[in-house]
Amino acid sequence: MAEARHTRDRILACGVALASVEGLEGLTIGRLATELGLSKGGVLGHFGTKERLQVATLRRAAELFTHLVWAPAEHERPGLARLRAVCDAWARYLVEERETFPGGCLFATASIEFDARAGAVREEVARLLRVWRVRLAHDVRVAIGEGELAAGTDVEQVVFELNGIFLALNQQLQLFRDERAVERARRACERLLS
Amino acid sequence: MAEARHTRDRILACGVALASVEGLEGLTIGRLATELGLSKGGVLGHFGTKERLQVATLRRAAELFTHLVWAPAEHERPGLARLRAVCDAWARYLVEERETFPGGCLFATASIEFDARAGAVREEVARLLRVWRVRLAHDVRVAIGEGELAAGTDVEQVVFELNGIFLALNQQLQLFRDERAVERARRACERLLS
DNA sequence: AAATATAGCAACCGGTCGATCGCTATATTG
DNA sequence: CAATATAGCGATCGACCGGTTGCTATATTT
Repeated sequence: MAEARHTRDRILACGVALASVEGLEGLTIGRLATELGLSKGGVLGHFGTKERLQVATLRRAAELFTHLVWAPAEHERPGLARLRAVCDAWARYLVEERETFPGGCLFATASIEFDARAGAVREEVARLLRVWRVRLAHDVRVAIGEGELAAGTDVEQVVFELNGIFLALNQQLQLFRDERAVERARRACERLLS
Repeated sequence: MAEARHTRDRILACGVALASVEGLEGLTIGRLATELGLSKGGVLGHFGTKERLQVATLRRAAELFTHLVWAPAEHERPGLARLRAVCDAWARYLVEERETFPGGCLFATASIEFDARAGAVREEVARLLRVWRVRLAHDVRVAIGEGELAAGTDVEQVVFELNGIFLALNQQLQLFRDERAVERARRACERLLS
């Protein structure tokens, strides 16, 4: 018997890449099976239903995102230094992880795809984005406390604008293949975290 | 014989709303037919192929966007005044046109959905967004010329950041049903166009 | 009134979807 | 060694997909 855990990992790695391009609905079991040299039953057996496969794919993507964006900044001094490190890593993740996420940020894709539907996938997307926002908000708050950001700064406003910058960067990279946008995102962050 | 033009209009109105929720791929001919009390043949006959239906849907959405966002600002004085009017109308379009676009901005949806695919739909999305960017850039340029924006202002940078603000607003409205984001978007624009 | 053009219908095509089922082959446990 | 558990296969299901084809009924033109 092959190691089930290993197969599951292969499915999810392929699933993340596929969903990044085709969306989480376009992520079909048959295509996943073909791509991995498995049968459809062999793929679905690990998850039970497509919805559970979609949620598992999202969680795997979140692990990757955390590892690529949060982890490198985690050991920075909390506050502005860490925020800057996160923004750097965030941009690097969007521009360099073309192999893992060939269709761009999976959370941007999934958010748009499920924002008007009910169900477990939508809830998971919202949950993951909320977790990310809380982390950002925390460091913004620390930065204010340390006097690195102006005392009157609206925490949620900064998080909102940061999110916009990277949504725009993702679009500019994916739809227009415009690498200059990386510099624009960097400057926008600088202006925001001045 | 019913008026063909009128039927086509009904199909596109329904198509814009459906695609806003389900995406342009999730916009299926069968569902469109059911929703309108037509047969599948009766729907497809007006467009020939699904791809042409998708492009037609995008163009109709662009007409609506132009009418809702650009037209109200068109007669403002070019430059900063018009930019502010556009931003106001843009936010209003995202927050108020829930009937026309129940799943949020169709261009945000379509951009994400087709940014990693080849074909006519992708090209049309990119073209429409480019037209919109040119219009914005024009008024930014005028505003700089009039001294309403700082002389050293990077035109493309402003357009990039504006786009990010409204992508973020769309996400906040659709995924989190957070109406407070309208005020955040307004403040972000203000900060950008100070 | 006769001939022509067309909007729309109903039925159907091959293909793919998610999902289910019985089965085999292997690994683990007793 | 025998019994059990399970990873994965392959066939199959009903539903739906985009698209095609004859046809009807109506409106227009001659």
